[in-house]
Amino acid sequence: MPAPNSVDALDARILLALDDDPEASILSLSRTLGIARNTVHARLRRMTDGGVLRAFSRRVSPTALGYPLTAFLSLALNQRIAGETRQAMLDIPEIVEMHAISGDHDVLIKVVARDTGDLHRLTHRILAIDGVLRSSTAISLEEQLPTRLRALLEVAAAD
Amino acid sequence: MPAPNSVDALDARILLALDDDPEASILSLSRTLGIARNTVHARLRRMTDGGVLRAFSRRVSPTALGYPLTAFLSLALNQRIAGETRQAMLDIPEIVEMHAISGDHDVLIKVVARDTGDLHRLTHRILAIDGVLRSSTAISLEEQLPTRLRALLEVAAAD
DNA sequence: CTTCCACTGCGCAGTCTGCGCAGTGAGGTC
DNA sequence: GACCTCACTGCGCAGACTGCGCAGTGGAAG
Repeated sequence: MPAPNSVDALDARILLALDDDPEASILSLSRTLGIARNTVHARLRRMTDGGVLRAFSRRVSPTALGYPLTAFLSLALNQRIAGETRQAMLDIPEIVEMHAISGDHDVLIKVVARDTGDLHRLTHRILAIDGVLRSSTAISLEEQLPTRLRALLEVAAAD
Repeated sequence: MPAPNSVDALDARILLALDDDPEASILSLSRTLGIARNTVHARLRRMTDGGVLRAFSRRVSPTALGYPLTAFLSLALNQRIAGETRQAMLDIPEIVEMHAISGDHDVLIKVVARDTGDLHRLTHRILAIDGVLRSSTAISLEEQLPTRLRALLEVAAAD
Protein backbone atom coordinates (compact mmCIF):
# COMPACT_ATOMS: atom_id res chain seq x y z
CA MET A 1 0.00 0.00 0.00
CA PRO A 2 1.39 3.43 -0.93
CA ALA A 3 2.00 6.26 1.53
CA PRO A 4 -1.16 7.88 2.92
CA ASN A 5 -0.63 11.02 0.87
CA SER A 6 0.22 9.46 -2.46
CA VAL A 7 -1.51 7.43 -5.11
CA ASP A 8 -0.57 4.28 -6.96
CA ALA A 9 -2.09 2.66 -10.02
CA LEU A 10 -4.79 0.83 -8.09
CA ASP A 11 -5.76 4.01 -6.24
CA ALA A 12 -5.98 5.79 -9.56
CA ARG A 13 -8.25 3.09 -10.95
CA ILE A 14 -10.53 3.45 -7.94
CA LEU A 15 -10.64 7.22 -8.38
CA LEU A 16 -11.36 6.88 -12.09
CA ALA A 17 -14.23 4.52 -11.39
CA LEU A 18 -15.56 7.04 -8.89
CA ASP A 19 -15.21 9.75 -11.50
CA ASP A 20 -17.38 7.69 -13.82
CA ASP A 21 -19.98 7.21 -11.12
CA PRO A 22 -19.57 9.37 -8.04
CA GLU A 23 -22.45 7.54 -6.34
CA ALA A 24 -20.92 4.11 -6.73
CA SER A 25 -20.82 2.05 -3.58
CA ILE A 26 -17.64 0.43 -2.33
CA LEU A 27 -19.15 -2.92 -3.15
CA SER A 28 -19.93 -2.01 -6.76
CA LEU A 29 -16.46 -0.49 -7.14
CA SER A 30 -14.89 -3.74 -5.99
CA ARG A 31 -16.97 -5.65 -8.52
CA THR A 32 -16.18 -3.25 -11.35
CA LEU A 33 -12.46 -3.30 -10.67
CA GLY A 34 -12.25 -6.97 -9.84
CA ILE A 35 -10.71 -6.48 -6.42
CA ALA A 36 -11.86 -7.27 -2.92
CA ARG A 37 -14.29 -5.02 -1.16
CA ASN A 38 -11.95 -4.67 1.80
CA THR A 39 -9.18 -3.43 -0.46
CA VAL A 40 -11.33 -0.67 -1.91
CA HIS A 41 -12.47 0.20 1.56
CA ALA A 42 -8.98 0.37 3.01
CA ARG A 43 -7.64 2.46 0.14
CA LEU A 44 -10.46 4.92 0.13
CA ARG A 45 -10.08 5.39 3.85
CA ARG A 46 -6.34 5.87 3.44
CA MET A 47 -6.85 8.47 0.69
CA THR A 48 -9.48 10.31 2.67
CA ASP A 49 -7.34 10.37 5.80
CA GLY A 50 -4.16 11.18 3.90
CA GLY A 51 -5.51 14.27 2.19
CA VAL A 52 -5.54 12.87 -1.31
CA LEU A 53 -9.21 13.75 -1.51
CA ARG A 54 -9.91 17.40 -0.96
CA ALA A 55 -12.97 19.36 0.00
CA PHE A 56 -16.30 18.22 -1.35
CA SER A 57 -17.22 21.77 -2.34
CA ARG A 58 -14.65 21.60 -5.13
CA ARG A 59 -17.28 19.73 -7.05
CA VAL A 60 -19.74 22.62 -6.94
CA SER A 61 -20.04 24.70 -10.09
CA PRO A 62 -19.66 28.46 -9.44
CA THR A 63 -22.02 29.05 -12.35
CA ALA A 64 -24.72 27.13 -10.53
CA LEU A 65 -24.12 29.35 -7.51
CA GLY A 66 -24.85 32.37 -9.67
CA TYR A 67 -21.28 33.31 -10.60
CA PRO A 68 -20.93 32.49 -14.30
CA LEU A 69 -18.03 34.88 -14.90
CA THR A 70 -14.40 33.99 -14.22
CA ALA A 71 -11.38 36.27 -14.33
CA PHE A 72 -7.70 36.07 -13.48
CA LEU A 73 -6.00 39.01 -11.81
CA SER A 74 -2.25 39.42 -11.53
CA LEU A 75 -1.38 41.72 -8.68
CA ALA A 76 1.78 43.49 -7.61
CA LEU A 77 1.91 43.99 -3.86
CA ASN A 78 3.74 46.23 -1.49
CA GLN A 79 6.09 43.62 -0.04
CA ARG A 80 6.26 45.36 3.30
CA ILE A 81 2.63 44.65 4.11
CA ALA A 82 2.02 41.71 1.80
CA GLY A 83 0.84 39.58 4.70
CA GLU A 84 -2.01 41.88 5.66
CA THR A 85 -2.91 42.39 2.02
CA ARG A 86 -3.30 38.68 1.46
CA GLN A 87 -5.32 38.37 4.62
CA ALA A 88 -7.70 41.06 3.41
CA MET A 89 -8.16 39.20 0.17
CA LEU A 90 -9.18 36.04 1.99
CA ASP A 91 -12.22 37.95 3.24
CA ILE A 92 -13.53 38.33 -0.30
CA PRO A 93 -15.54 35.22 -1.06
CA GLU A 94 -15.38 35.79 -4.81
CA ILE A 95 -11.65 35.11 -4.70
CA VAL A 96 -11.66 31.38 -5.18
CA GLU A 97 -7.98 30.73 -5.69
CA MET A 98 -4.74 32.54 -4.89
CA HIS A 99 -1.15 31.75 -5.79
CA ALA A 100 2.12 33.47 -5.04
CA ILE A 101 3.83 33.57 -8.41
CA SER A 102 7.14 34.29 -10.02
CA GLY A 103 7.55 37.09 -12.54
CA ASP A 104 6.37 40.66 -12.87
CA HIS A 105 3.56 40.30 -10.39
CA ASP A 106 3.41 38.77 -6.94
CA VAL A 107 0.11 36.97 -6.79
CA LEU A 108 -2.31 35.51 -9.27
CA ILE A 109 -5.91 35.21 -8.14
CA LYS A 110 -8.90 33.61 -9.74
CA VAL A 111 -12.19 35.35 -9.10
CA VAL A 112 -15.79 34.66 -10.03
CA ALA A 113 -18.55 37.23 -10.50
CA ARG A 114 -22.27 37.44 -11.17
CA ASP A 115 -21.89 39.65 -14.26
CA THR A 116 -19.58 42.21 -15.78
CA GLY A 117 -20.81 44.95 -13.47
CA ASP A 118 -20.17 42.72 -10.51
CA LEU A 119 -16.69 41.98 -11.82
CA HIS A 120 -16.07 45.70 -12.19
CA ARG A 121 -17.03 46.36 -8.58
CA LEU A 122 -14.98 43.38 -7.48
CA THR A 123 -11.79 44.49 -9.21
CA HIS A 124 -12.17 47.95 -7.72
CA ARG A 125 -12.66 46.46 -4.31
CA ILE A 126 -9.49 44.44 -4.73
CA LEU A 127 -7.52 47.41 -6.02
CA ALA A 128 -8.67 49.39 -3.01
CA ILE A 129 -7.03 46.93 -0.64
CA ASP A 130 -4.07 48.45 1.13
CA GLY A 131 -0.86 47.17 -0.43
CA VAL A 132 -2.18 46.36 -3.90
CA LEU A 133 0.01 48.40 -6.22
CA ARG A 134 -0.84 47.30 -9.74
CA SER A 135 -3.13 44.81 -11.35
CA SER A 136 -3.74 43.19 -14.66
CA THR A 137 -7.05 41.53 -15.44
CA ALA A 138 -7.77 38.75 -17.89
CA ILE A 139 -11.41 37.80 -18.25
CA SER A 140 -12.19 34.21 -19.09
CA LEU A 141 -14.20 34.40 -22.28
CA GLU A 142 -14.76 30.68 -22.34
CA GLU A 143 -13.77 27.84 -20.07
CA GLN A 144 -12.36 25.62 -22.78
CA LEU A 145 -11.22 22.96 -20.39
CA PRO A 146 -12.84 22.84 -16.96
CA THR A 147 -10.48 21.62 -14.29
CA ARG A 148 -9.70 18.04 -15.15
CA LEU A 149 -7.59 15.64 -13.20
CA ARG A 150 -8.94 12.67 -15.09
CA ALA A 151 -6.17 12.76 -17.69
CA LEU A 152 -3.56 12.59 -14.93
CA LEU A 153 -5.43 9.78 -13.21
CA GLU A 154 -5.40 7.83 -16.44
CA VAL A 155 -1.65 8.23 -16.64
CA ALA A 156 -1.30 7.08 -13.06
CA ALA A 157 -3.64 4.12 -13.60
CA ALA A 158 -1.56 2.90 -16.52
CA ASP A 159 1.57 2.36 -14.44
CA MET B 1 -37.50 24.06 -5.57
CA PRO B 2 -35.00 26.04 -7.69
CA ALA B 3 -34.13 25.26 -11.28
CA PRO B 4 -32.12 22.05 -11.78
CA ASN B 5 -28.97 24.00 -12.58
CA SER B 6 -29.10 26.56 -9.81
CA VAL B 7 -28.76 26.63 -6.07
CA ASP B 8 -30.83 28.23 -3.33
CA ALA B 9 -30.10 28.76 0.35
CA LEU B 10 -31.24 25.29 1.38
CA ASP B 11 -29.15 23.68 -1.36
CA ALA B 12 -26.18 25.69 -0.17
CA ARG B 13 -26.72 24.50 3.41
CA ILE B 14 -26.79 20.90 2.21
CA LEU B 15 -23.58 21.41 0.24
CA LEU B 16 -21.90 23.07 3.21
CA ALA B 17 -22.86 20.17 5.45
CA LEU B 18 -21.40 17.83 2.86
CA ASP B 19 -18.26 19.91 2.77
CA ASP B 20 -17.93 19.42 6.51
CA ASP B 21 -18.40 15.69 6.17
CA PRO B 22 -18.22 14.34 2.63
CA GLU B 23 -19.18 10.87 3.89
CA ALA B 24 -22.37 12.01 5.55
CA SER B 25 -25.44 10.00 4.69
CA ILE B 26 -28.62 11.60 3.45
CA LEU B 27 -30.25 10.63 6.71
CA SER B 28 -27.61 12.28 8.86
CA LEU B 29 -27.72 15.39 6.68
CA SER B 30 -31.45 15.63 7.21
CA ARG B 31 -30.96 15.35 10.95
CA THR B 32 -28.16 17.90 11.03
CA LEU B 33 -30.09 20.43 8.96
CA GLY B 34 -33.44 19.75 10.55
CA ILE B 35 -35.23 18.95 7.32
CA ALA B 36 -36.88 15.84 6.00
CA ARG B 37 -34.85 13.06 4.52
CA ASN B 38 -36.89 13.15 1.34
CA THR B 39 -36.11 16.82 0.85
CA VAL B 40 -32.37 16.24 1.09
CA HIS B 41 -32.73 13.30 -1.24
CA ALA B 42 -34.74 15.22 -3.84
CA ARG B 43 -32.39 18.19 -3.80
CA LEU B 44 -29.23 16.17 -4.05
CA ARG B 45 -30.68 14.26 -6.96
CA ARG B 46 -31.72 17.51 -8.63
CA MET B 47 -28.25 18.99 -8.17
CA THR B 48 -26.55 15.87 -9.44
CA ASP B 49 -28.80 15.67 -12.49
CA GLY B 50 -28.67 19.40 -13.12
CA GLY B 51 -24.91 19.64 -13.29
CA VAL B 52 -24.45 21.61 -10.11
CA LEU B 53 -22.08 18.92 -8.90
CA ARG B 54 -19.15 18.35 -11.18
CA ALA B 55 -16.70 15.52 -11.66
CA PHE B 56 -15.58 13.63 -8.60
CA SER B 57 -11.95 13.82 -9.70
CA ARG B 58 -11.96 17.54 -8.90
CA ARG B 59 -11.44 16.47 -5.34
CA VAL B 60 -8.16 14.73 -6.09
CA SER B 61 -4.98 16.59 -5.16
CA PRO B 62 -2.49 16.82 -8.04
CA THR B 63 0.28 16.80 -5.45
CA ALA B 64 -0.87 13.39 -4.28
CA LEU B 65 -0.72 12.21 -7.88
CA GLY B 66 2.92 13.24 -7.99
CA TYR B 67 2.54 16.69 -9.53
CA PRO B 68 3.39 19.16 -6.77
CA LEU B 69 4.28 22.00 -9.12
CA THR B 70 1.72 24.35 -10.63
CA ALA B 71 2.25 27.02 -13.29
CA PHE B 72 0.13 29.36 -15.35
CA LEU B 73 0.96 29.94 -19.00
CA SER B 74 -0.46 32.74 -21.07
CA LEU B 75 -0.29 31.90 -24.75
CA ALA B 76 -0.72 33.88 -27.93
CA LEU B 77 -2.06 31.74 -30.76
CA ASN B 78 -2.14 31.92 -34.50
CA GLN B 79 -5.84 32.64 -34.88
CA ARG B 80 -6.04 30.90 -38.22
CA ILE B 81 -5.36 27.49 -36.72
CA ALA B 82 -6.37 28.14 -33.12
CA GLY B 83 -8.84 25.26 -33.21
CA GLU B 84 -6.20 22.65 -33.99
CA THR B 85 -3.82 24.21 -31.52
CA ARG B 86 -6.34 23.92 -28.70
CA GLN B 87 -7.09 20.36 -29.71
CA ALA B 88 -3.41 19.47 -29.51
CA MET B 89 -3.26 20.94 -26.02
CA LEU B 90 -6.10 18.72 -24.84
CA ASP B 91 -3.84 15.75 -25.48
CA ILE B 92 -1.40 16.92 -22.81
CA PRO B 93 -2.64 15.52 -19.51
CA GLU B 94 -0.60 17.99 -17.47
CA ILE B 95 -2.80 20.80 -18.77
CA VAL B 96 -5.53 20.76 -16.17
CA GLU B 97 -7.41 23.92 -17.06
CA MET B 98 -7.74 26.14 -20.13
CA HIS B 99 -9.50 29.45 -20.65
CA ALA B 100 -9.90 31.70 -23.65
CA ILE B 101 -9.06 35.12 -22.24
CA SER B 102 -9.22 38.78 -23.08
CA GLY B 103 -6.06 40.87 -23.30
CA ASP B 104 -2.60 40.46 -24.77
CA HIS B 105 -2.77 36.71 -24.94
CA ASP B 106 -5.43 34.35 -26.19
CA VAL B 107 -5.50 31.49 -23.76
CA LEU B 108 -4.51 30.99 -20.16
CA ILE B 109 -3.68 27.44 -19.12
CA LYS B 110 -2.93 25.92 -15.78
CA VAL B 111 -0.43 23.10 -15.80
CA VAL B 112 0.99 20.78 -13.18
CA ALA B 113 4.41 19.13 -13.21
CA ARG B 114 6.47 16.62 -11.26
CA ASP B 115 9.41 18.99 -10.74
CA THR B 116 11.10 21.97 -12.34
CA GLY B 117 12.77 19.83 -14.98
CA ASP B 118 9.42 18.33 -15.84
CA LEU B 119 7.93 21.80 -16.06
CA HIS B 120 10.73 22.84 -18.38
CA ARG B 121 10.08 19.94 -20.72
CA LEU B 122 6.37 20.62 -20.53
CA THR B 123 6.62 24.28 -21.48
CA HIS B 124 8.84 23.37 -24.40
CA ARG B 125 6.38 20.77 -25.52
CA ILE B 126 3.60 23.35 -25.42
CA LEU B 127 5.66 25.95 -27.25
CA ALA B 128 6.38 23.38 -29.93
CA ILE B 129 2.69 22.99 -30.72
CA ASP B 130 1.84 24.35 -34.12
CA GLY B 131 0.14 27.73 -33.74
CA VAL B 132 1.59 28.74 -30.38
CA LEU B 133 3.28 32.08 -31.08
CA ARG B 134 4.33 33.48 -27.72
CA SER B 135 4.08 32.41 -24.12
CA SER B 136 4.54 33.83 -20.67
CA THR B 137 5.01 31.56 -17.69
CA ALA B 138 4.21 32.26 -14.05
CA ILE B 139 5.20 29.53 -11.64
CA SER B 140 3.08 29.11 -8.56
CA LEU B 141 5.51 29.48 -5.68
CA GLU B 142 2.85 28.75 -3.12
CA GLU B 143 -0.81 27.89 -3.30
CA GLN B 144 -1.97 30.45 -0.80
CA LEU B 145 -5.61 29.66 -1.27
CA PRO B 146 -6.51 26.27 -2.73
CA THR B 147 -9.68 26.40 -4.76
CA ARG B 148 -12.44 27.20 -2.35
CA LEU B 149 -16.12 27.47 -3.09
CA ARG B 150 -17.04 27.31 0.55
CA ALA B 151 -17.02 31.08 0.99
CA LEU B 152 -19.47 31.43 -1.87
CA LEU B 153 -21.64 28.68 -0.45
CA GLU B 154 -21.76 30.50 2.86
CA VAL B 155 -22.96 33.62 1.09
CA ALA B 156 -25.61 31.59 -0.72
CA ALA B 157 -26.69 29.84 2.48
CA ALA B 158 -27.25 33.15 4.23
CA ASP B 159 -29.94 34.29 1.81
C1' DC C 1 13.48 -19.89 5.81
C1' DT C 2 11.01 -16.48 8.10
C1' DT C 3 8.76 -12.16 8.48
C1' DC C 4 5.94 -8.68 6.89
C1' DC C 5 2.05 -6.91 4.79
C1' DA C 6 -1.26 -6.07 1.19
C1' DC C 7 -4.90 -8.36 -0.56
C1' DT C 8 -8.60 -11.75 -0.20
C1' DG C 9 -13.03 -14.04 1.23
C1' DC C 10 -16.57 -14.62 4.66
C1' DG C 11 -20.05 -13.30 7.87
C1' DC C 12 -22.78 -10.45 11.06
C1' DA C 13 -25.40 -6.67 13.10
C1' DG C 14 -26.76 -2.31 12.14
C1' DT C 15 -27.84 1.39 9.06
C1' DC C 16 -29.09 3.58 4.99
C1' DT C 17 -31.25 3.76 0.39
C1' DG C 18 -34.75 4.31 -3.04
C1' DC C 19 -39.36 4.39 -3.55
C1' DG C 20 -44.23 5.06 -2.99
C1' DC C 21 -47.94 7.37 -0.72
C1' DA C 22 -50.63 10.65 1.68
C1' DG C 23 -50.93 14.90 4.46
C1' DT C 24 -49.84 19.94 5.25
C1' DG C 25 -49.07 24.63 4.31
C1' DA C 26 -47.57 28.66 1.61
C1' DG C 27 -48.20 31.27 -2.65
C1' DG C 28 -50.51 32.26 -6.70
C1' DT C 29 -54.81 32.42 -9.93
C1' DC C 30 -59.53 33.08 -11.00
C1' DG D 1 -63.40 32.82 -0.97
C1' DA D 2 -62.38 28.69 -3.57
C1' DC D 3 -59.03 26.35 -5.85
C1' DC D 4 -54.65 24.68 -7.50
C1' DT D 5 -49.90 23.81 -7.55
C1' DC D 6 -45.93 22.31 -5.53
C1' DA D 7 -42.29 21.87 -2.13
C1' DC D 8 -41.76 19.82 2.03
C1' DT D 9 -42.97 16.35 5.47
C1' DG D 10 -43.60 11.78 7.89
C1' DC D 11 -44.01 6.86 7.55
C1' DG D 12 -42.94 2.26 6.17
C1' DC D 13 -40.90 -1.57 3.55
C1' DA D 14 -37.74 -4.59 1.00
C1' DG D 15 -33.35 -4.68 -0.29
C1' DA D 16 -28.57 -3.33 -0.37
C1' DC D 17 -24.53 -1.59 1.73
C1' DT D 18 -21.38 -0.42 5.60
C1' DG D 19 -17.93 -1.04 9.08
C1' DC D 20 -15.61 -4.39 11.34
C1' DG D 21 -13.29 -8.52 12.77
C1' DC D 22 -10.86 -12.60 11.49
C1' DA D 23 -8.24 -15.99 9.14
C1' DG D 24 -5.96 -17.47 4.90
C1' DT D 25 -2.78 -16.60 0.78
C1' DG D 26 1.01 -15.02 -1.84
C1' DG D 27 4.83 -12.13 -3.07
C1' DA D 28 8.80 -9.36 -1.65
C1' DA D 29 12.50 -8.36 1.59
C1' DG D 30 15.97 -9.63 5.00
